[in-house]
Formats: sequence, C-alpha cells, structure tokens
Amino acid sequence: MIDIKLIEAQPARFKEAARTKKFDVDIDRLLEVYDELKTLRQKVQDIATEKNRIGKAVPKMAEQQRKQAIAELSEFKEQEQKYDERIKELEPQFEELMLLVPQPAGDDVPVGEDDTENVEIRREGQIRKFDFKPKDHIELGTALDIIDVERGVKLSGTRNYFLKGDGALLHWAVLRFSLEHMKAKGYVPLMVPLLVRDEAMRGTAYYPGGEDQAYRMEKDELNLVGTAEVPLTAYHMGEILQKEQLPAKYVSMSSCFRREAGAAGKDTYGLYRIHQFDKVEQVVVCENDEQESDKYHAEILHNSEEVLQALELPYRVVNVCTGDLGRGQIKKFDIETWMPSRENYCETHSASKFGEFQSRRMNLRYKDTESKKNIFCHTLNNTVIASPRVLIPILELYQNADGSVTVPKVLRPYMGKDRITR
RNA sequence: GGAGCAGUGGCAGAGUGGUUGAUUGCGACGGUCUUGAAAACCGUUGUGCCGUAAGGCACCGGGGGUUCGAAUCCCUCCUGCUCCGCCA
Repeated sequence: MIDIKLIEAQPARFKEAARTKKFDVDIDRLLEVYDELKTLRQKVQDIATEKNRIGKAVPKMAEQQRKQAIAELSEFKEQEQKYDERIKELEPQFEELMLLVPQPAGDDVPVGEDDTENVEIRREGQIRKFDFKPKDHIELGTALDIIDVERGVKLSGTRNYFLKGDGALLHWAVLRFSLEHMKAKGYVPLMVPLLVRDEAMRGTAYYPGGEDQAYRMEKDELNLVGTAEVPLTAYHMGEILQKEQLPAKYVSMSSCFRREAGAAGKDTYGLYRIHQFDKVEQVVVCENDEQESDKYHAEILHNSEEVLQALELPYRVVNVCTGDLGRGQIKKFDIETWMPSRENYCETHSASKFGEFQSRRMNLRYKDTESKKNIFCHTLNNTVIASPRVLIPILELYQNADGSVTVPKVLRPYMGKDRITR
C-alpha cells in the first residue's frame, strides 16, 4: 500500500507506475473519494467537538436547561448520522482502490512489457555439452522409477506427481542442504502455518488480485499459501518491533500450493509447473532505509547463488522489467537455472524488494530510537531452493550415458550414495 | 463439538453509564542529591487522523447497536483460559 499523501502529491507518478507495470487502477477516482472523505471527516469532527462541549455541561445543568441542551444535541446527532452514512459508503471504496495502487518500480528497473524484456545481468557456470543424446527429467525419472507422474495424476489430477525412492530422497536432500545453508548464516528457521487468513494474503499483497491462484478453504475462510513468504513476512503483522530486532531474518521450509489457474496448456510437461511443491524461503524485515534495503536485497540474492554454486548448476541473474513486476515490488532479480530439456534458462528463484509496501498493508512497524516514531519496516524475500523444479536441472545435467544420475557432491551426505541407478 | 470464564496503556492491575485517554504499582526516560552508584524526591512516559500552530477528533480485542452521553449496557465476530467429548 502506498501513502495516500504521496499519491495526492504526485498522482502522475502513480498513474505512470500503473501503466508501466500493467496494473489497472483509477487514481483520479481514488483522489476524488479521498477528497470527499476528508471533507466529510472534517465536518463530523466539528460536530463532535460541539457535541462534546455541550455534553460535558449537561450533568451540571438545571432541569429546564438540560432539556434544551439535549434537544440541541439530538439535532447534531442527526446531521452527524447523515455524514456518517456517506462515509461508510466511501470508506470501502477508498480501501479497495488503495489496495490496487502499484508501487512504482525503482529507477534502475528496465521498462518492458513482459518477461521477454527482462535484462540479463550476468551468467555463472558452464553449460554442459553432452556427447550422447541426453534425456529429459521425466524420461530419466520414469526409467529410474524415482518420478511417477501417472499415479500423481490418477490421485490428484493434472500437475500432480509422486517422487519415489531416491527421487524423494533427492528432493529432501536439496531442501535440507539449503535450509542448513541459511541456518549457518544466522537466519532463524520457522515452521509456519500454511493455512492463513485473508489478512495475511492481503498484507503480503497476494490479495486482491491473486485469489484465483490460491486454494481456499471456504468453510474456514482460510487460504493455502503459495509460498512461505506469506507466513514468514506476516509473522510480525500488526506489531511494533524494537529497532534492535532488525534486521529480522527468517528461513522456512514449507510446502507451497498453487492453482495455476489461467496457465492451462502452459508448461504442461514435467515437473516445471505443478500444484504442490516444497520450498526453502528467506525473508528479511529491515529498517526503513533505501541503502539497508538494497544491502539485504543483494544479500538474499547472494545466499541463493551460493546454493546454486554449491550444486554446481549454471544459471543467470536477470533484472526483471516493469511489466513483469508484481504490484508491490520495487525491484526483482530472478535467477534462472539452465534446463537442458527446455533449452533455456528458466526461473528457479525470485528475489523481491518491497520497500514499505507490504509493511503498510499489514501495519508492521518498528520504534525508531532517535525520533521515537513508529516507522514502517522494509521487507524482502527470495527463494533459497524450490523443489522439484530444481530437480529438473539436477537430473538432466548430472545424467550419465547409461541413464544413471550422479548425485551432486554437496548432497551426497544426505543421500548416502553418489549415484542414482535403476 | 458441548459447557463456562476472560480480553483495559511496555508489563501488572483499578475502573459497571456523565469533565476518565482512563486511579495505582512496576519498568523506562529526564532532573535534584552523590566522588560514583544505589536509595529517596520531582517530572515525563500509548497510537492514529485534521491543523503552520494553538488546538481539535478518534481509539479501553474487532465490528455493530442502545443513549443527549459507553471502557462501563446489548448483539456479533476474533483471541486466550478451564472442564467434558473426540483424536494424529
């Protein structure tokens, strides 16, 4: 959410942000509603002042005087009710519009329509050249009996799967390795609730807008999270933190659930786009300071790169363009890992910088020691590893001519073997 | 799921319809005293909104209602606790 005063001061800036980010919001209407609300609130306040003044004297009045005063107060009350009605009409409109205003992208974010215009920053690692015809991860996984899509679909429909034997173990190995990597860096591990209230979804800016992407438990009015970012960031929702608590760094390993509505026919093959997966996620809550925010943005990007480097996977980092940014993101680095079967670098990580956008929505603040003011925090998050998506490059890049798969060095302690064979 | 109790300022804890934004204690901060510290004493100590300011308004878990007037009465939701039932 954006400070209404900023919108008031520079409406053009937010119209432009909506345009380049491809979000639709009527800024003019928002300001209209706000102006009317302000006027009405002032009127109601003036009436309240008058009512309080008279009301205070009532108990001391003589009977005759009192009757007169009470009659007068009734009139005020009627006026007040008239204004209140209109306010109650406008407030929900105001809230709704406010939730839709996008955060302008940072100055160093490329302007572009969609993900094809994201700008590559750098590449790391060598792409493997095969001296045999490589298989894709489904061919490999099916032959090795470690991936079973058919039975996943039998039980749960399309985009569902089983991981079996070494497949399941490999999945847990990358997660465990990544979690421990973050733990060693001082990130506090949290085991989080995966069913959350609408408040948490709104606070992290998944709602409004992302309702179709989430599974919702209608009976209980709870939502299955699509990422641990939601509970991790909303952990301190509504709180006023001490400055010493910042930066708060959290890491979680959790299942993630996505309906993938509107993605019908897209990425239907394999384990790339699926309804349920597991992810290690990192979240930083820091002071309201641009430099601090940038520092932690670089840090969380670096943390994830270290994991990919440890796994010896080739990847590239891209600066995500305006058209591909979320409503609240100031800036986003995606890490795309090389996937042989897709003959491309594909998104495996997404490092977002939100400024105070999420904090405002969830009323997350800290007490500034100097000014004694309560200030909105900054929030950031990044994937540490998401599996089974990352199993695609692992299986495909580590495959051998005989159909076996070498286990990446850092995962061997978790697997207890260095090769997956039939 | 059934029955009951509770939710007040950083914490503890008063307040059951009228100058109560809220007694008091602790904590914290400032000051006096002291070589220093402790003790003692004095003072300050919630948040949001409107306003250049003076000042005003709102908030006693959330929302709604009764009333001229509500922390105090009513409804509803949320949260916590106790007992019973069920259960990985």
